[in-house]
Amino acid sequence: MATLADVARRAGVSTATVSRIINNSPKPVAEALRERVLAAVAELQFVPNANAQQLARADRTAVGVIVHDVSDPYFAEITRGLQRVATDHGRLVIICNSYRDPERELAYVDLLHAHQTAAIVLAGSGYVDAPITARLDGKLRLYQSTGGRVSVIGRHEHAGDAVVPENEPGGYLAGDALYRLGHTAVGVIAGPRHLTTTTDRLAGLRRAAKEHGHRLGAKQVVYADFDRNGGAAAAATLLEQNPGLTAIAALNDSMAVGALACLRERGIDVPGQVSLIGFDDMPISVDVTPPLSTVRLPLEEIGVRAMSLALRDGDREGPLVEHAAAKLVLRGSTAAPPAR
Amino acid sequence: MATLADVARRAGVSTATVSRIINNSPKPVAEALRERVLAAVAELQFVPNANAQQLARADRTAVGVIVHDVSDPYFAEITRGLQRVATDHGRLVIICNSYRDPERELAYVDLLHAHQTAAIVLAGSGYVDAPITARLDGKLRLYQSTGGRVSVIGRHEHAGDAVVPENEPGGYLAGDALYRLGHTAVGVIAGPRHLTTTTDRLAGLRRAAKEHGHRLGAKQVVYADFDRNGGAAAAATLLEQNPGLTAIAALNDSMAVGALACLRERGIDVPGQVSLIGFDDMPISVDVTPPLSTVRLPLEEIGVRAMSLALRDGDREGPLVEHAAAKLVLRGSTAAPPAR
DNA sequence: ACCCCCTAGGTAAGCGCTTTCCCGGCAGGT
DNA sequence: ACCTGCCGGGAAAGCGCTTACCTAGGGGGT
Repeated sequence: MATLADVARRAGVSTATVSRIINNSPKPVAEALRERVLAAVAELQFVPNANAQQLARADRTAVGVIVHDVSDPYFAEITRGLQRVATDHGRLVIICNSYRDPERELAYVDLLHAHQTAAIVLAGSGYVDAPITARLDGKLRLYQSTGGRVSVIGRHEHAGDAVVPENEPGGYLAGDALYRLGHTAVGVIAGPRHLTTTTDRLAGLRRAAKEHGHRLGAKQVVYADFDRNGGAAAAATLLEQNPGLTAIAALNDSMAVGALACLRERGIDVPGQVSLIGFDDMPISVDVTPPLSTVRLPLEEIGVRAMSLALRDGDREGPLVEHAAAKLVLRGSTAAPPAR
Repeated sequence: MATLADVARRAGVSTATVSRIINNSPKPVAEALRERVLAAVAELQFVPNANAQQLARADRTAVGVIVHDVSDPYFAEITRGLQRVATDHGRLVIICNSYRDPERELAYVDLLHAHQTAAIVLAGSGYVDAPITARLDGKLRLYQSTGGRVSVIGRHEHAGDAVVPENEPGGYLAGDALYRLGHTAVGVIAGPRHLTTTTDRLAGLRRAAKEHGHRLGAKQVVYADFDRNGGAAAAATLLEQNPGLTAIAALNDSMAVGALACLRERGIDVPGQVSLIGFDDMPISVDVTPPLSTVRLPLEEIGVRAMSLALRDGDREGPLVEHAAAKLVLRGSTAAPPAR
């Protein structure tokens, strides 16, 4: 592998000169030399070693992103926003999938720290477990103390900036919509128990229930894993446990789509017999039949904002917290409960 | 930031010893010392600088992945496979989105090269433009000559290993299915012209047409961009340009879903009046109404294999090329053309 | 009791680059 | 003609780590 020194030797100059030229540093260099060096660079196909550069410069260029799973549409959309901003700033993005495993997330924070990334964006990280949260927070603070920037998507309970999606209000919106339509027997397909996304959205739903004079019993809430098949299975359980069920709220659209499939399979008309509402407003939600009513979260925008926070040259005027509003989107999967 | 030297000083040992301990090198170290050092590491919250480590060790750990767009379900699924294998091997993955822009792709190859990644996996890179392909190939070869491994998903026209999805045969499968059902007026929603994925799939379709005594005229092929809305627009154009159309083949499922929406909007029954077939078998394809007939490609598996190739400690017994078979999946969106 | 060898730990030379400092030479001012 | 000041370029000291090589003891063998 050609090194800077090789180029210097070839061009008959010092390494300092070569370095200045390839980084076009402010220091002026005679045109003739510059050309000779550039020629040598081309001949030797010199590609500077980024590790050495970073070490010598002590600067940080890449930014790390930790998400649950890029292939999940929810995170895919957030990631798209993150990437766009990073690219605009000329930053390399390192994406890490934690697969919702707190330990892996912890390990990735260390890894990104070790690799001297300029910033870490934590997407969808919100664990109910307090010790985990504390450990995560500790690592993030350490990272910050070495000059790294931290930006979190989700609850603001960590060091660093945050953009928080309004999960609780969103849950309320979904519940309120259902109760307003006249439903009284509603079931909930929740996400994984250990995620605050789940608990927050559920809390909103409970608040709506309470406000309308109802409550969500244990049998009315089934926990799943935020993906389609889990949603289908949960819908089946819900139907079984609650004979008079007229509405289902799924805590994300993937599960809602699964539920829809389950309902269709059993010949249950949506929304004629059972209403269904999702959460997130994934691109697919509009393409299923009936199109899914849901609570929209501006996912890509959330990504954009989170990365912007991570990249701001914040002279520490304290962490910034932004909110991303949830919005009710009524489509064809919700209606009044059947008369009887 | 605490450095190795700080830890050494704190523990009253040399940096060599600390290094040996934190890397638990084979060289034996007295238990007392080890503990003292580990204590110092903990107190100082020492996180080794990965750049310095890589520089000193001259080893390569991370692997780079260049895809068109992780948030596109097609690549999301491939990426999932890639990630899984990389993680199993304890490798950090750097994901780069080229957004189908060859120049960006070129730039990323340089970047990953500079960062001393152990391997580069190029997913979905296949450009029709020869100069581009040549430049890409040049860069990849250079990278390889410095010890990097290259694995490509797509046509095998580059240096390195490859897993090639059977795009042409897949296109044939789709076309053959339609013609066998008795369709004669079929329209095609193609992808971007500059991608070989498009040209290959289209070639398969043309071969099927020819074999059945038909041919695809210029008006029967509309180019779009591989995403939903492009598919919808293309379907509209197709309908307009071909009054007697009874079948549409979309070169991927996203566009097929868009086409489906367009058809529904115009009150055209699928498959009663127009049959529709997609490509890829995305997870959503089963959830639209009617469920989409398509040509399945084992995307996640392709990712798994590509990463396995990239990570094999290939003692250069020449590049390996694997094929991934396309398989016809008939669901509800295809039927015989309406009698008249 | 002596020698040898093995072992635990240290010394220091890099890895490939950046950047500070320094130096030689040239032009311009007096 | 001499001095000053400036400018292009080089020497070399790191950046934070790894590792080949070396050294000082201590234990065992005779």
